[in-house]
Amino acid sequence: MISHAQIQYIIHVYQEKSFQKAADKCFVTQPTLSMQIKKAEQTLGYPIFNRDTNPICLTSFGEELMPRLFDIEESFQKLDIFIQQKEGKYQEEIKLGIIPTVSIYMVPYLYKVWDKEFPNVNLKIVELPTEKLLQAVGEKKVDAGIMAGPVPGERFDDCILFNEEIKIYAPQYEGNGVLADDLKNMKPWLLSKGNCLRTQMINFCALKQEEKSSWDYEGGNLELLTKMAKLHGGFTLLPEYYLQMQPKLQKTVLTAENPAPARSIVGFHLPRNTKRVNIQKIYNVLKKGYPQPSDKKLNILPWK
Amino acid sequence: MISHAQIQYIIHVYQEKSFQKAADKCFVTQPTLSMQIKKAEQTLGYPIFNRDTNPICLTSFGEELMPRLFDIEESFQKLDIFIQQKEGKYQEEIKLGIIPTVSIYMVPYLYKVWDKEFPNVNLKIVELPTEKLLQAVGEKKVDAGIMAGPVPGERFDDCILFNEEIKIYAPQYEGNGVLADDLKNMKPWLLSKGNCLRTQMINFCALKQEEKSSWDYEGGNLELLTKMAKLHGGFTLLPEYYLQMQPKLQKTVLTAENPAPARSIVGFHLPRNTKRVNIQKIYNVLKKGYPQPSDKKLNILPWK
DNA sequence: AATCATGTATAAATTAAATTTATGTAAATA
DNA sequence: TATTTACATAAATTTAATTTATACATGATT
Repeated sequence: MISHAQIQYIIHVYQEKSFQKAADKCFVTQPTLSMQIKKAEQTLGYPIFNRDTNPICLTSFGEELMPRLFDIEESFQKLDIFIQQKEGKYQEEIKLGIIPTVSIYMVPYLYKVWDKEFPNVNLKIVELPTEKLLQAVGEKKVDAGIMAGPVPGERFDDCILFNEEIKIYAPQYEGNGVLADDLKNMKPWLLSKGNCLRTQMINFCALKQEEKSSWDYEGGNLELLTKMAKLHGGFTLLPEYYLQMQPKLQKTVLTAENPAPARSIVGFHLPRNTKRVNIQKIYNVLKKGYPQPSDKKLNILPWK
Repeated sequence: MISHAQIQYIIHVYQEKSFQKAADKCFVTQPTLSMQIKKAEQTLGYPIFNRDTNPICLTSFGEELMPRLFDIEESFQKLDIFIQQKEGKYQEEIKLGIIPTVSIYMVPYLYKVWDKEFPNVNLKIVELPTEKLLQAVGEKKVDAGIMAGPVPGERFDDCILFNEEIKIYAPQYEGNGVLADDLKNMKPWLLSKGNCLRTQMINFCALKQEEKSSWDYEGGNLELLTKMAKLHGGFTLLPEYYLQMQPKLQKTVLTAENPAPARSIVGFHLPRNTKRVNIQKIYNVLKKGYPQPSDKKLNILPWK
């Protein structure tokens, strides 16, 4: 039978998609992984990884194998937690992946309420764009993810946390208009690709204007976009709760109504995640923290 | 973390209640177990076994630990089965413990129908008296047990397979009587202690006679008892289905009616046993093999 | 009480396994 | 073609597991 060490090596290579990076995570050298995984493959009778691709990937046997290895690893982890609990020094650690345009306002909120709500849970937050976040949750690199819905596929348990409007920020705009058809004549500042809010911007703006040729400059974060709009005119789209934490910006916000453009923020995790009790509690805290008006008509934009 | 080998050593010591016997089962020497288990105890931080008792027993920490070790072991076994299935050489092996007074007639029946009903399952049968059988199932030495009900406690899943009458075998008795009050004057041949049918015999006979002093000779199996009754007079009690397979004996059988003394034969296993699908199938085959008249009044005698 | 049998622990020697350092090789990139 | 990147292989080293031999404790036997 293969050893527990070999199982951990395989899991790390699967997660890192690289022998070298996995070796670092395991605190061993790369040849150790090469040899031990080769040995495991011999013991099991089939190759686990396909080394011919770049990055490395699982063979079809490997695909079948992984859940069984995770199963073993999980039972070891449960033993470990049991021992830690005995010693009274167990603190559950939850790794949460959040898309950047949400984390920018959600992290401060979580920080504020965390100790009161979860005195015995350690939180680690990673900022990841949607595609990478989906992958990270699938590969158990993080325990749960928070992104703009809908969550694709069937492999995750998910849960809508709240909907938030996407507001139009146009600092140099002179009108007082609620519904802003003048948008057509203004320059839109877009997030760089990889951000789902960019897609939602494009989806929304496409309704208002066609001259995509003018979208020639892209910012990596909302901060930058607001600055550009402020200095050089034009407009950008900002999520409701990001605006809420920066009252200065609110004066120059236009809103599109009936329906207002919006996105739904969802939490998701692998169905058998052992930390799901606390994960669910986090969802509930967020639901409470971002309550819904519920009567407003929203146009929920897909992220893809 | 403790190693898989250490876990297997601990499980074997738990099951054998002896380092020496466990060492044999593990194909290593006794010092290997002493050292590896000591090491495991150091790693975990608490002693697992109490060596001061005879036989050895678990500490309270050990009691808490075992289910977690079984959990790990089970996940390894699932991987093993997966690999064997890949190779097409997986035959599930079910170890069945049966009490002697049932196995004497049930084993031939199982043998007869096995290949037709379970072409892909290997059956191993062990004959065990009730108390040892309960222990063996609890310690996973066998997958399922078949005994006379009721199954004590709450830790097992159980299922009544059938009820069977306990018939009175009195070869030298001259009457033709159905209800035999003459029993009082006859010598009862009892099974030796440890057999649950012995208890049931005593329970039943106690109603008919009090002179326990005369029960001075005990046989280890039904074969012997019938022989003694045949040669030296007196009577013994025989289970219905044992009689059924020995037609010669049936002529000299008396029956007590309304209610007829009987015992219920039950199957039981640990709730999470991974082979429970096939175990359930075995139960069903036995239910079919020993169908119930269902209209007869029975006096189900407890085994204890 | 001395002896023996049974059962686990310990020590030293041996064997086996995992790991590292150093080097090789193949594919992709410049 | 040279260079980089990434995994494989070989030999040496370190670490871990196992065995043999023996000690120690306990309960039974004479």
